[in-house]
Amino acid sequence: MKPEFLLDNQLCFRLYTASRLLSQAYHPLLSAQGITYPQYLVLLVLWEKDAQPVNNIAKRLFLETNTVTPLLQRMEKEGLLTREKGKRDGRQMIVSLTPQGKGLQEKLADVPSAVGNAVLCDSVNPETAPELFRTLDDMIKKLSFLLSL
Amino acid sequence: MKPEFLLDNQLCFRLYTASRLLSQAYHPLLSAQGITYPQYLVLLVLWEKDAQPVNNIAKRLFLETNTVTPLLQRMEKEGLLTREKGKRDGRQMIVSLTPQGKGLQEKLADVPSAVGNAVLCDSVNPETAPELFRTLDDMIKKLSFLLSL
DNA sequence: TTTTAAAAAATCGCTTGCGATATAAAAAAT
DNA sequence: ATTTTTTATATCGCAAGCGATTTTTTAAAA
Repeated sequence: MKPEFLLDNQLCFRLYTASRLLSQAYHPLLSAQGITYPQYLVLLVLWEKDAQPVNNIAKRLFLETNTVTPLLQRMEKEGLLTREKGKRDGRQMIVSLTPQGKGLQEKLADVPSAVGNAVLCDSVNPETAPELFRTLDDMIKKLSFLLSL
Repeated sequence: MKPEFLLDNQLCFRLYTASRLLSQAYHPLLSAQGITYPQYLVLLVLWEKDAQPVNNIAKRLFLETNTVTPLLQRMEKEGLLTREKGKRDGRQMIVSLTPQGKGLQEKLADVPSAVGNAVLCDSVNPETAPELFRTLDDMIKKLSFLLSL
């Protein structure tokens, strides 16, 4: 067996697993407010800057519009945001938070620290996080270039 | 805006993005052989040790049987593996590779190195990988305990 | 032995992720 | 001004992923 074929030598499998498990750690906190993790990401984007076109949101999350559009449609149906045709550019759909969507920020105030505590361990802590962030950012940058995103 | 709410301060978002983009880098190589990334993971598990019950495969991949069962059923339909009731324990389904499933190992021989090159950058290289592996493993261990998997 | 509890798979329903394609509007080219 | 190209969204189809539940079989308890 070639060592590169061993599951335990695979970077991608580790990222895939870490990502999934960390999302699962978010689950009880988010579902208590009726949202999912990807929906939480959309909220983070819109809390930073409201009233953005679909494309901006998609680019910020490194997702395609065919993923984001249905996601936004579901959130609209839940009353978290509105989508209206752009006035300057009729092709765009401008996504804006409703008061309810904005209000979730307070209700989710404890989520970051709660999840932060969930991953705290020898290798991941406030001391080592910057290094890990740089590594992942570097990788994401390389890949997004390679995939021409 | 609380800094923990900034997308750029989120570990989970980085992992989520890195994982997705790296999977996308696998895509052309795997789809050329008619398989997906999760199916590739199943093959890795079975190449290491053939004829395993569903539960073993699921545990090895940190997935639930409700994800793995349909995945295996699709792979069975593609002729990559067989599923047969366990003789010792009638509850188990023993999953075994077909010659075609085994044969894919040669056809996918270049995948690990190709993907490896795709992520090579200042922060991710043979020098720094062990450190990154330890960090992710530590995190996965902590999370799988926390989620009682 | 009979009942009860635990374990292994599978099924159901829903959201996400994404390749491929379609539609509509704006921008560029002729 | 008309045609062509590009851009922004949306739609479609299918494979995951996962919470919740169900079915089947084994193991444990009474």
